[in-house]
Amino acid sequence: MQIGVIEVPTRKALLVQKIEEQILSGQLRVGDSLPSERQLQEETHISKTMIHAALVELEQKGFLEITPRRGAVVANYAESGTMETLNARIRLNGGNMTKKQARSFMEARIAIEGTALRLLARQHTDEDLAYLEAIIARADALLERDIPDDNALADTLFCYHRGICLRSGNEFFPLLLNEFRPIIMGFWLRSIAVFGAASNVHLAKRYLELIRAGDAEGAFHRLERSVNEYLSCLNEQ
Amino acid sequence: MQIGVIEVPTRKALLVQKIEEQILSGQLRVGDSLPSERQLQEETHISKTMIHAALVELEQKGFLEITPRRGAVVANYAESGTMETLNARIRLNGGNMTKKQARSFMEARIAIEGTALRLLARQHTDEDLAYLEAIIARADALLERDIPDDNALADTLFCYHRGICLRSGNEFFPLLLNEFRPIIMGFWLRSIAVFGAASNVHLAKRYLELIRAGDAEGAFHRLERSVNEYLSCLNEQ
DNA sequence: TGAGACAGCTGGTCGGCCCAGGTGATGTGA
DNA sequence: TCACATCACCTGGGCCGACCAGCTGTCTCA
Repeated sequence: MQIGVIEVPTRKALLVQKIEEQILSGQLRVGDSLPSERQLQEETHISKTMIHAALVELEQKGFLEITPRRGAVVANYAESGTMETLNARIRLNGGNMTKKQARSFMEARIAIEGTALRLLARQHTDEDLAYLEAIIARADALLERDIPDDNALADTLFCYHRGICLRSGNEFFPLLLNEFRPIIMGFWLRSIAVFGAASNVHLAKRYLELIRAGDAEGAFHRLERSVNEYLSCLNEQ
Repeated sequence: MQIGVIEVPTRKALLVQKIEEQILSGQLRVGDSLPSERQLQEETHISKTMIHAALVELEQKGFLEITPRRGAVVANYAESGTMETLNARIRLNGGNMTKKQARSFMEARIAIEGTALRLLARQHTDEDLAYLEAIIARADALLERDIPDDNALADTLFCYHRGICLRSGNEFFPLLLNEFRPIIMGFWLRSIAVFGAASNVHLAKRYLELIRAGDAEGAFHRLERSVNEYLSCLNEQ
């Protein structure tokens, strides 16, 4: 067994996590007021500087709404949240998405990556193809190893699909994928576990062929098909 | 002419902006080390606490990578960046997007909001419609005011379109819109300036009609059309 | 020559300062 | 009795200088 690196969390990170848990578990409800920074300081024995920094971080993540000189209330994070908020929710659930989240994720994937696939299939240079081929080569190298490294393969698949977005010419799509990163990594790990490593790499190659052939609709429908396969596989469990 | 609120920037914000500029202008390159917090303290005459807070903020934005007791280096923000990074880049450019960014933004809008429109048109409850109608009513109230408040209207339009994503049933879409928020707000302000306040509210009502009628493709194509109108209008300038 | 101590560096944290603005109790005048 | 002005108190926001713990390169001593 592997233990891996042990990192000491900072007090601030622990406080952020604690409050996140209280919010997500429902102990703190939307609209509830948090104790004042000075009260939290007394409770937790953490300095006001760090308390303040933690609350600001939670506000950026969309969990809190801080009004100067009024206090902090739990925000409606379903409405005001960002991807950070969602990542935190999934992380707290042990990294597992609910069925609805999984379906939402797949819809978003088709919307974003499907558009990128179409764009790239319609218009691409040899350089674009070489860029993607290089990543596929990395995946092939991983397949041939004696000891499988699912994490490395998932990372490579992530880079490949981000590469499609990157090369589609749209400046927003790759950034959106970065925002999703923890979720997408979890998805690929699961996909590798369910369909096998080779099958996933094979599918990646198929996308490249369709892009090279300029078959925008074919690439799009291939993505739709694989998404549906994954979702139906999820429903069986 | 309006002068508007004048806000005194904090030292921390100024420092963040300064470092962002240095990174985006290329004076600080990806991989470069930053001076230590103490060195920055001496240079800038700002306390170490604030220096530290500024660096943490830049790390959250994806510009820096901080390792405890080792220092901070400039991160590869083009690859690892998030929407935050993009927001910062646009803000630094005076809030103006490049043509390519504008086109990318519109593509992303069609991909995400277009999908949400389709979903909502196909499947919606009376409650969904009432939710959107309430926001439209807010917009109407703003239109009837003597003194136009473009910012408030842009905010209402943002809430309306986020509402479409929210009610589409997809958990990801509204979060993505929140991520874009500063960019979208800039877009609506410009759209109000170009097409007028009433025209924008009218268009919002049109979407609601199409949703109510269950005309998924009609709603989608209406969005495509308005996007193309905006882009061609941008090209004329 | 090599192992260990140590000094000097790093980011992380602390507690306290003052500020501006919001809130609610108190007191005052009509 | 009630409306209104006053004021003490509390809030978050920004900032400071000191201290802590841990890494690293150097320097010493066996």
